Amino acid sequence: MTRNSTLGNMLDKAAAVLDCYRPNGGAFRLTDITAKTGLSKTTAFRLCADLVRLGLLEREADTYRLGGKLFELGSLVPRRHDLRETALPFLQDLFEATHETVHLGVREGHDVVYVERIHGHQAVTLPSRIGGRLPLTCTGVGKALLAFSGTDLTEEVLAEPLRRLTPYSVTDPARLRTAIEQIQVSGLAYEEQEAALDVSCIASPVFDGPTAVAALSVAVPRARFHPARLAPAVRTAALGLSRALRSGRTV
Amino acid sequence: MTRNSTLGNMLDKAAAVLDCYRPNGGAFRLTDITAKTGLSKTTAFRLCADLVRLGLLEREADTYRLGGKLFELGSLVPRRHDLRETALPFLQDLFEATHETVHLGVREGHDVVYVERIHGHQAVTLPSRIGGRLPLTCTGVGKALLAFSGTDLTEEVLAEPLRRLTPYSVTDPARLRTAIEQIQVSGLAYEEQEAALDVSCIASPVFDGPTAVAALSVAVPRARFHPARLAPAVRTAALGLSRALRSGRTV
DNA sequence: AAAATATGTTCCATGACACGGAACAGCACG
DNA sequence: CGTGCTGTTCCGTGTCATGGAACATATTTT
Repeated sequence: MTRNSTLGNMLDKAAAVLDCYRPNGGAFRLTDITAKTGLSKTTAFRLCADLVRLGLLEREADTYRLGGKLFELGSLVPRRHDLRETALPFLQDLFEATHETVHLGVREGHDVVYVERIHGHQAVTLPSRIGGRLPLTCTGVGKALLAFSGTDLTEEVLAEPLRRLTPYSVTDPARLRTAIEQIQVSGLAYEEQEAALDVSCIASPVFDGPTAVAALSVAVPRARFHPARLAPAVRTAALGLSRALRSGRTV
Repeated sequence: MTRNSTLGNMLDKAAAVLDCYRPNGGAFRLTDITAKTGLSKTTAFRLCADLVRLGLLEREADTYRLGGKLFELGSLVPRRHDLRETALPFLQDLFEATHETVHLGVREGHDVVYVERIHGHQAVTLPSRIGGRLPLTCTGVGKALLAFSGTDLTEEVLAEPLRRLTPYSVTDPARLRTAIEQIQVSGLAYEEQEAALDVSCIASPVFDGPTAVAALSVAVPRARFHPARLAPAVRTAALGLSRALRSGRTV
C-alpha cells in the first residue's frame, strides 16, 4: 500500500513511461514497461490505459507504442519548429548540391539533438535520427557545436570520459582539444567513421550571435568522401542559414 | 475543496494543458492556461511547474511553451516516423523536379495530418504545417485521401456541414461528390485556392493495400500553376512511394 | 493431461497527496 | 495612493491513485 517512493506523483510516472521510448522508440509490452520504470503492474496498467485514452500512447495487441498526439505536439515545439522552418531551404540547397544525407542539429547538454535529417534513395546507415541524441564528441555536427559553445562547456566535456561509438571515435581528450581548435579557425568540422563505420562527415556551425545555435552537415559513405567538393557547399549553407536567422531576428 | 469534476485525474489535466497548444503552438501565460482548461489557478500553476520539471514544457518569463522532450518523443512515433523515412526520398525527387512546396499527409478522423512538408526559399503561405490538422475537404491531400478511404467515410463527411477556409472552399456536398468520383478515376486531386488564397495544389494517393495510407501533393502559387507539368511528377512520386511501401512490407 | 509459468486484467481498503480557497507578493495602470 | 492584474505560497480536507491479492487466459514444461 505504501506508494512507490522513487517517483513523486502520477505525472512523474507517466513521464517515466514515455521515457521508456527514448531514444529509439519501438513497442513495449506491459511487463517491459514495469521492468523499465519500476512501477507496479497495476499502476503501469492503469497509467497506460489512461495514456492510450489521451492519445499519447497507442495500443496494438498487448504492446504499447507512442501515440499520434505526441507527433502533433512535438511538431509544434517552437524552438525546433522555427529553426527547422528557416533552415529547410538551405538544407534543400545542400542536398541538391550533394545528394548526400544532410543533418541539422542543436546542442542539448552534452548531446546533439537532430532537428532535421534529409536524404535520398541511397541513405547511409547512421545512428542519427530526427529527435535522436548522440554524444557531442562523436559526430560532425556535435563537434561543430562544441567548438563554438564556449570554453566552459569544452572543459566540462573534456573532463569526463569520452564516449565511443566506433573504434575510430576520438577518446583522447588531448586529440579532441586540438581538433576543436582546428574547427575554431576553419569553421569546419570533419568526422571520419567516428559515429558509424564507413561514414564520414563534414559539418559547419550556424550562428545567431556569439555562440553556435545549430550546426549542419553532410554525411557520405567513405568511398564518395571528397572534402574539397563538399566543404564549400556545407560552409555556404551554414553561412546562408546564419544570415537568415540574423535577418529574421532583427525584423 | 471539491475537485474539478470535468477532468478526471491529474493526467487528464496535464493533457488538457498540452492540448492548449494544438494546433498552432505558441506561448501562453498561466492565466491563458487556466482560461483554456478551466483549471484552478493553483492547480495549473503546480501542474505547469511539474511539466517544466519533466521537460514537456519550457518556461520563459511568465510564459510557457512546449518543451524539447516533446520534440524528441514526437519524432519517435513509429507510424509517422516509418512513413516519413520511406517517403522522404520520393518527396525529395518531387521537390527537385518542381522546386515547389511538397506535402505528405495521412488521414486522422475527418482531418488530414501533415507528416512532412518541404519547401525552398520562396515558400507559399499556407495553413499547412507538420503535425497540423486541416479538414479533409479543403485540401488536395485531404481530398485524395477521402476519395480512397471507403464510401462509409465519404458519406460521413458529406453528411456534416463542409468547413470553409477560403471563399473558394467547396461547401456543396453534390459538387464534392462529383469531385471525389473524378479523383477516383484519375488518381489525381486538384485544389484551387480552397485552403489558401493564391495557392493551388495537385495531390495523389499513396497505397499499401486497398485504401490510401497517405497522400502527397505539390502546392504552388496560382501564377505558376501548370497541371500538365506537375501532375505527372506528383503521380510518379505517389506510385513510387506506394511501391516502396509494398516491397518494404513483404520483406 | 496436468502442472507450471508467464502474461494481462479486475477488485478493494487505505492513506498519501492533489485539490481549491484564501492570503500574499509584485507589477502596471490612472 | 488605491485598484486591478498578474504569479506564488500556505494549508486543512477528503478524493482518488495505490499495490497486493485474486482472477483470467495463453503458452510452455513436466
